[in-house]
Amino acid sequence: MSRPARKKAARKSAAERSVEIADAACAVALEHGLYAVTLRGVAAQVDVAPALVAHYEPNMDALVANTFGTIVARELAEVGELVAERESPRTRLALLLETLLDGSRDDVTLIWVEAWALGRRNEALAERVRAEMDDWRTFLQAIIEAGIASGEFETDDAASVAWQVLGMIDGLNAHALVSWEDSGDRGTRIGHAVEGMLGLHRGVLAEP
Amino acid sequence: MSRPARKKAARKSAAERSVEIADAACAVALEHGLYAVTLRGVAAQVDVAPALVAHYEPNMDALVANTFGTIVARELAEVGELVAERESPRTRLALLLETLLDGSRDDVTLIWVEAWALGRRNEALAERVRAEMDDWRTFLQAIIEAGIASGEFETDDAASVAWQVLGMIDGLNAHALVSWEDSGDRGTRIGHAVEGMLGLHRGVLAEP
DNA sequence: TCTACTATTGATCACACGATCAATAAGTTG
DNA sequence: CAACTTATTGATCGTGTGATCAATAGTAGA
Repeated sequence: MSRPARKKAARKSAAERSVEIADAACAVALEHGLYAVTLRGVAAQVDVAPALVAHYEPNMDALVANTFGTIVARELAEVGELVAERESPRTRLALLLETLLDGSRDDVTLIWVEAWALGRRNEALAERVRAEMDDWRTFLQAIIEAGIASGEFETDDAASVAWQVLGMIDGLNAHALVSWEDSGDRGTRIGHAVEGMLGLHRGVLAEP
Repeated sequence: MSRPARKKAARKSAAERSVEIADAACAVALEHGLYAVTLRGVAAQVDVAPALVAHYEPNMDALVANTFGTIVARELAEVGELVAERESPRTRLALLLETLLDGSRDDVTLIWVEAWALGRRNEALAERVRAEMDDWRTFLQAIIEAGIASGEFETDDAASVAWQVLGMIDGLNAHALVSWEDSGDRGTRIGHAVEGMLGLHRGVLAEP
């Protein structure tokens, strides 16, 4: 599978190699987690000398932080695009919960969990984590406020509700990361929880 | 603060030293996280040679797993004792949410988050994590089932609700671990979420 | 074609990790 | 007091980490 003996790396432009390394870091992170994003790990992914990775990155903390940010921002963009197709805030929220809790993004969940832990040693990462969490909160808050404006939702603090819904999602996904056995039915009852926070009648969120 | 030069360690019985090392591992974990539970880290805490820690533990994976288990089981015992004072399942549940979300146990939250991440490399830890999560679920499930029996709660799957409530709690706490700014109001609206899952009227959970 | 530039590398350093082992010294027992 | 047991240690090994630097080789421009 792997090539234990690497002969030579094709010479590429700095810009090209730079994005190649960033992409490789993302690939390594999604495959083996943020902890595997090391000088040697990324270098092996690109099939290049470890020193080259160090040459293109100021330090590994920065690469890890940027890798986290890239992966998470991409996820937000994807989910945002997906959800935008729905008409009402209610159906958008329902689709958001469904797609984030169906287990199809467990690799990104691992990234989140590791980032929370790693953020205590990597200040650049911690800052990035806070920024991305805020982007997610803003995104969800907009949906909720639209629902308030249309009279579908009822709450006096959309920001706080958005914050808590995201916490619930991440917590459920993190749990599923470890004990995969009960992971099948996550997302079924969270609808009721969100309905409770938004003053909706029971089961409304699941209706088409 | 620290003693850079250690002269000699008082000779103690094997049993005594063994618990001393286990306690030190817990102290290190609560102070600096599970990642700081290393041969040298624990040895420094006990003020003893690193080799002695290795002498008393089969390997570090086991010590980390046991340290996690000890801390989390102790937390469950404490919370269980606290909550048992309340009369009804509803007030027990309300107190449970309050005490787990008031930020007084952030050190344990860090342990949980790190355990989820570390569990992918440490199989003994992963097993312990699943066991402790199951203990928590069983504990909360008993409260919910008592509420169903008394007619206060309404749900057709207490185990699943217990699972999801714990997920919500852990997720909110994990978020607070990173962006402490908004951590003040966590726990205020989660009541509404739980009310939604248990068929309660809005605000009932917060009533005395 | 010759030269200047620069992408790439091998070698190496300092550090922290887990782990092992022979040697030592503090108790304990006879 | 001697012999034995064992808690404790220093030294050491192998591995993995981030980081630096002089040397090399491929490329583009004069």
